[in-house]
Amino acid sequence: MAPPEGPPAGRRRGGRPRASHSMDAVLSEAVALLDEAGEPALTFRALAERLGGGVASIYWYVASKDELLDRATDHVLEGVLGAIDRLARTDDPIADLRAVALTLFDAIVDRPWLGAYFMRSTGLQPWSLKMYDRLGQEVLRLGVLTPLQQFHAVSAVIGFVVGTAADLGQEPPREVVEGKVGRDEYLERYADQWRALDPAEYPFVTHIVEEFSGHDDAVQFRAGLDLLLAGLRLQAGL
Amino acid sequence: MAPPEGPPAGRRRGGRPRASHSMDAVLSEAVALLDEAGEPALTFRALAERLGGGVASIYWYVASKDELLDRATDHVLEGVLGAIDRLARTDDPIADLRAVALTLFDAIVDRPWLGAYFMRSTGLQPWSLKMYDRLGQEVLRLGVLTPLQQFHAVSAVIGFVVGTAADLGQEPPREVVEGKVGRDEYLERYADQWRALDPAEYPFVTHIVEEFSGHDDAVQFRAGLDLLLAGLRLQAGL
DNA sequence: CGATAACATAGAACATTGTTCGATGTTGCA
DNA sequence: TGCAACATCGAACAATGTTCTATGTTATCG
Repeated sequence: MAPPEGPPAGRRRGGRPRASHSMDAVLSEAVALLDEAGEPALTFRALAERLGGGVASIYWYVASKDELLDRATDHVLEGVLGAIDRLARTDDPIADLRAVALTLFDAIVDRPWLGAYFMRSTGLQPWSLKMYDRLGQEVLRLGVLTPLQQFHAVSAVIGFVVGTAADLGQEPPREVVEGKVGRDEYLERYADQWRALDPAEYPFVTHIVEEFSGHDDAVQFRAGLDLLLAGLRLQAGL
Repeated sequence: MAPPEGPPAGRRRGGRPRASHSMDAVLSEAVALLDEAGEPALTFRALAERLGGGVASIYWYVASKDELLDRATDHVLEGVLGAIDRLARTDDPIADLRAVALTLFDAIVDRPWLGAYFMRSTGLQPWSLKMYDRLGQEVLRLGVLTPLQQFHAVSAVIGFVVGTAADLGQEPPREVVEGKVGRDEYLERYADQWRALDPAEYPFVTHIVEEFSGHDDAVQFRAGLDLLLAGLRLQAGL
């Protein structure tokens, strides 16, 4: 607790500011850290070093690490919404809804940490709310549904996207992140364990293990999303 | 770095064991702490105090906090699977699949922390794998699907359940946990903010705000699940 | 019965983290 | 010129996960 010696004579508190940040710089560097090595890599000290400033300075922009994560999440979500705005629109609302969901999914797969914090900020953070509304706009175009059905449909899509993306985009072991072990090889380790299971006890897992082995996350996501959208189409009477 | 003074004369290291744990006691108390105040409440020191022992002792049972969380998650999942085994079975596989999913959902809503860690252990932890297989068994009974379609269907259901449950089951503010503020009142605060938005900018959110206000999480979940299952039913040609 | 190894416990120290305190510099404006 | 809002930062703090090392307990075997 106590320092090894008494207070050094030349201690100087405060001092001339040496770095000039900005909200945007803080968030960008925070996102960069998250991208490089996930949530544990985002520490105030690492962030301060990147910004070339002191640790306490960051607290001028955010009140806590939670807020930093919320804002960083919202920061990238703004970019995702930009990409969504650039999507071509058709006359089929469900096809467009699908395209929006796919874009959001891709963003979370690219940034595994996003999935974990996206949910937390749903409905609170500005861009998160925008995203929610953007999905809803497509459902609105369907026309025939009641507001309650519309509310349920959008919540279902969001839940599915986030749940699946967070599941698939789990932070893989270091080896895979650093490219030492291929993703296929990594999946194959699981598959081998599954193959060794007793089919009487695990009838399903042993039955589909060959499909699991070497599967494509994006294909799996689209298949599930299409099931959900087929149900929605049915409900809309199309 | 160095201690402030030399090693105290009377220091005694080690000592007579005073507590007798067991893997099960460790996990049960860990779950109890998680239930009471979520993940931040689960610290090795708090857990040690509950067990009436020392902090380091816990490391004889688990190698890290991550493993502790994984094992705690799997521990409660075992109970959930017990409840699922006791469900009545019908001759409609999709109805049974629905019942299993609902039971899993309820468990995650009861324990908001479960959602966050359930995903992490999918396919790794024993009971998590059992759960996956259990859902798959119902899909197997559908018969007509290809193994790839079956694989996709189960992954979709899991993704939806986990995503929605984690979203809905977000750790609410302290006030709500402690019952000082009713859940309805809490929702109403959101609703009020939404009502104040510009309908031109947020056409959907402002359109469904009255449905959101005072909504029932379980109803919302079932509605989404039924959309997904309707799509599955369609694919199975039923 | 005594030695031995596996089982189990624990105090203390450590490194790292989020956070706070207080002092100081900088800038726009009246 | 002075003052208030803006911005920066070193140092200390409290809490946490983890490791090191020493010790006690128990079952087994000769």
